[in-house]
Amino acid sequence: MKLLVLDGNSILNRSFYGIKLLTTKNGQYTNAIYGFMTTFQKLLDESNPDAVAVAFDLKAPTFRHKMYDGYKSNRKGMPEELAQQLQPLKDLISALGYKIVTCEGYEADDILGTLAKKCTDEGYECIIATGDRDSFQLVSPTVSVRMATTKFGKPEVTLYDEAKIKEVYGVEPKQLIDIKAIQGDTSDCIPGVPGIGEKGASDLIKRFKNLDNIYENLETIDVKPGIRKKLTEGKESAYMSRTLGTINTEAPIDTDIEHYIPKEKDKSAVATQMARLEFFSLMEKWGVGAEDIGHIQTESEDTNGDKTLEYVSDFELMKLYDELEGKTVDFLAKSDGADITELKLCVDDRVYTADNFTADFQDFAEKFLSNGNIKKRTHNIKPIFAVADKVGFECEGIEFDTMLAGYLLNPNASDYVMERLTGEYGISPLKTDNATGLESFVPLADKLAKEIEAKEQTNLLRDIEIPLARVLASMENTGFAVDKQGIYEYGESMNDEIDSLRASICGYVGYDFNINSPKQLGSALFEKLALPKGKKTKSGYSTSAEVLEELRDYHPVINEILEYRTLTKLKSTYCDGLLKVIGEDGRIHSCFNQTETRTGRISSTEPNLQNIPVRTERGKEFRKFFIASDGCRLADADYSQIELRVLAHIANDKHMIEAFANNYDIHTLTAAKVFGLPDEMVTPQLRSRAKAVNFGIVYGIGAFSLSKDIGVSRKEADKYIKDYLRLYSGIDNYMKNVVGNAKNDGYVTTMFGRRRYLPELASSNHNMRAFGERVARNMPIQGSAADIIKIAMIRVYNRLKKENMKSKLILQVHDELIVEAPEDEAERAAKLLSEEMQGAVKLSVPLTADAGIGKTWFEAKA
DNA sequence: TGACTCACG
DNA sequence: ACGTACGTGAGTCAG
Repeated sequence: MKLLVLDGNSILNRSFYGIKLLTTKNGQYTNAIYGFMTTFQKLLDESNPDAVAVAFDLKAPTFRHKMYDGYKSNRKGMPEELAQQLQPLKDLISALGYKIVTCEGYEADDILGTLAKKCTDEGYECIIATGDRDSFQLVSPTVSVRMATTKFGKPEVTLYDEAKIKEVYGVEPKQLIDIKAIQGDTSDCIPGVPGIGEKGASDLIKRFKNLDNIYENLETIDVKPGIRKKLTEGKESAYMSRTLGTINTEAPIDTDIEHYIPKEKDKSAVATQMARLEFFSLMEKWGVGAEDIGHIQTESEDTNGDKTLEYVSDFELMKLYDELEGKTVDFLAKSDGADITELKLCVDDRVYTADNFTADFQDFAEKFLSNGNIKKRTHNIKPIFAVADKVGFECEGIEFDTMLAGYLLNPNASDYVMERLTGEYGISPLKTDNATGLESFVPLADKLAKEIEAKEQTNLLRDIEIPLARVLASMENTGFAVDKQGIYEYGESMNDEIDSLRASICGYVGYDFNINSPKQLGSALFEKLALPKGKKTKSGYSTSAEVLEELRDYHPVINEILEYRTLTKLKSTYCDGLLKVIGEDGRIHSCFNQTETRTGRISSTEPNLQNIPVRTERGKEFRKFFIASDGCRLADADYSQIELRVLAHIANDKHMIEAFANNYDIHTLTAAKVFGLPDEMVTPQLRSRAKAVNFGIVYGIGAFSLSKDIGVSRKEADKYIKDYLRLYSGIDNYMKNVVGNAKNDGYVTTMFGRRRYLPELASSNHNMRAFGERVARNMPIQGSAADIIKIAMIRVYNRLKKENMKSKLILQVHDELIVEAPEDEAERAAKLLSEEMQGAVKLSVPLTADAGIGKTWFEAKA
């Protein structure tokens, strides 16, 4: 018989501090539970016990309940983020069939000790798993301790048996009690002998075996007079400490080891609880799957899992097509990028599968997808729009997309693949021997549609995200033409310059080193050249541009390093990077991701075309290599101050609305008002400070950061902000309200109902909470602006199509749109572009977007 | 893989 | 007393 005893609190604690905070979409913290479970599993694998006990402390329940508040309920000495993980963990352990042991008036350690002793008495082996060293005193030939730690998020277990204890501490396990009796332990309130610490205590016990021996021979043993004196004065304290430090082995608990043999796990409960914690990767490891979730849903019994699907294998495609008219069809499709290669359909609870080998398949796929009278639901529509765009038909009637719906319901999730969504929403796949994925899809779509409806996001999904997917697909297909030769040559010219800079820098320093390595650069600057050190990072000195900027005057090498940095960065990211991704058609086809950002913006990858340089002269050059193809021009328009305009609108701020209505320069006006000057007295410097304040407000601002940004004292920055908020009192109000509401609701929304949940607001950590508050202030602004340009993109796309123009939308950069237009359409396209952008929504301030035309991106940017 | 740095809005 | 602006993606180094 072999018993594994876990010190629950200790392992939970270790996990909590060893793994970065994780939360579910509802804001339930899960990192400690996750860590505990992975550690637990490792322990089971390694020790293969016959019986298992999980011990927990039973502190007096000092919960300060505030039900429905969600943010309080705290236990003394335990951060809220950890406290709220305790009960779910216990539930999970029980559901897995393991016994939890607690004992009024005794600590977890005493439970470990009692069970270890019982095992010893019975001749059983006992393995203690804990994160504290206190239990080492229990180690014996049949009792071992496994120290559980969490490093880099991974559980690690170290075995401590008698030999290991001797090796590490040089004493027998029992003697550890006596060491501690002398040394004391502040965290456990054990005083020990004042004045003698770790080294002294260990040395005394190594030499004189135990406490009794020391005190019996106190006058004769060979120690320094000071130590003898301390020992004499601390005798009472030492013996008391020994009692305190000795683990009790007589706790009144169930010591019948047979009772700790694990019971059969309650699969349904385990699966449900893990799904609730969003531990999808753990489910498999603990032998449960989504299919076990069954009916223990929190909501009323709905259609989940109650449908029986009929699989139709003998059918004729074109006949099926006729039957689909007017129906709603759920489908999943596969494509090879050029064509649809497989379709799975579900209509009226009947499932049909067809692929490229089926007669008339392409014809069917095209007719099915292009018939708007067939309403369709699917998962991830963009690739289908892309195929339709390539092949040359319209894909119509798309009513619902579970991927986009999942994103709208919770933009914090890691991904929106079906497997994760079905897990998250507790969908049990229908029992079937003909699994196609469609069985999960149908109830998932039903469930998400309900949720979208309940959160009033139907319009956002149907009128913005789904149509946008079509636009993005077209943009990806079209791509952006580039001057490959130009990029290459520019890269070569940079190389020459980089080489001479490198030589010069290494000359200054005195030896060759890798300037790109922050570590090597740090030691060159701060050790070899002994320049004053600025900020530190976790792994050494910071060598950021900000720090180097400060050092400019100290050494001529600094300028060259900054120059070198800039050049190598530009070269590798934009020359080498872009050259790698130019297609055979001489164009760059970036990927636009619609479910990536937490604010609703789109992102661009492979390559990222949303961060092509523009702020510096050197960087800007790259925009000359982004060109219109032969016979074409680029039309480029960007919104002027869209975020501040959105803010003026949302906050309904009288002064800011008036400023935009009169088309004032908002930064100059802000400067004039905040600094109390007439407009004409506003210097460029004051305007730029006001601009920084305007930006800061949008980002959620702090006086410290503002002062750093514009180089004034913190006090002065603070005054700017105060004056600003006095001037724009509507904004002051908005900022207060939006945070208050977010704390109530747990989320913030944009003008169009996009949501972002903010579990950070419930954190007990000041910084986390402050972060949540800034996000609460920023997201509705950034997100609404994102909504607006998405609407504009759809309008531009549709209008170009309606007017039968050949021009194509090819890029979006958050507040900027680029259209590639045949020369004879260019003027029209530019006009259309700015019209559709300006008309995208009606705000209480005008929206303006000016368009420019040029042969390159550089030229076209107005 | 994470940390750092830096490109954009 | 604390640490410091929102949102991204990519290249590089080093463990």
